[in-house]
Amino acid sequence: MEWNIRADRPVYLQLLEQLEAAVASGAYAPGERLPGVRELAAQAGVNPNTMQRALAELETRGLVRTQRTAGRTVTDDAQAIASARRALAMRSAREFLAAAHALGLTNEEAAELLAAAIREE
Amino acid sequence: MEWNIRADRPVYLQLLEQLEAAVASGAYAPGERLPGVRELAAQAGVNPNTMQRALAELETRGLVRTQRTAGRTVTDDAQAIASARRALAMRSAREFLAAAHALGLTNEEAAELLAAAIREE
DNA sequence: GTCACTGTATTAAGCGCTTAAGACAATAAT
DNA sequence: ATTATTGTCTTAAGCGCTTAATACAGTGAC
Repeated sequence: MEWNIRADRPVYLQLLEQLEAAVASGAYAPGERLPGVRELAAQAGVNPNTMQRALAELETRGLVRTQRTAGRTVTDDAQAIASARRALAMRSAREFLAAAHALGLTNEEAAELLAAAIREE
Repeated sequence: MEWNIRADRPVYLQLLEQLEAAVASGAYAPGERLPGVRELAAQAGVNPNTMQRALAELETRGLVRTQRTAGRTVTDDAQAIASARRALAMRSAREFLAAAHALGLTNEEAAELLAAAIREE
């Protein structure tokens, strides 16, 4: 999986968000075993403690479960994953809308702006 | 102006962003005098030093200018403001699109999601 | 000329995040 | 049975952000 860490926010929060997205999108399939803490930390280029913190938080979201010595696996609950996916997507949409409003854009202008962003890809 | 500060990101960055949006949207009009550092800090509920830091950064964006002892005023350059508004709006759109993609959504699904968010307002 | 207000600078302290290095118990693999 | 791997925990250090409390020079109003 690809990691993208910036310096302007706590690293463990960014790791958490990206892990959430990876599970919610199915990049890590339901029931699939996750790489270990040390392996994930090496991938992301962060300290294992920081990744451990992100994974511990992820667990409170109910998206993964831990078997003490056998690693972590993505939950089997496809319903929970789908629900998380919807919630995360909706939050992003609302954040975009709020940013657009703060800039004085109307809903129509926000929609058109998104269309423009898609066109420019 | 309304301030919205959360605990999960550096305060001065949030202040900077909200000041940028206020100027870009015209909430503070071109040429208008801004409240003083202490006043703005009181409004936002932060330390004057933190607000000062945000304002100093804002200045590097070219949206305000400082007259040492006569306070700060929004730039007269309407072009620069319009340009900043476009750039900020576009960035938000791109961020939303990236988040949607990370969740496995297509462009069409992202657009529909935004429409749903607008409907739910 | 005095006074209040402006942006700016300084020092100190506290806190959270991150890294580093290492240790432990439980378990799977051999 | 031994070995390697698992998640977890601990201690220490460093760094940036934030607050607090002042202080200063320049300027406009009176």
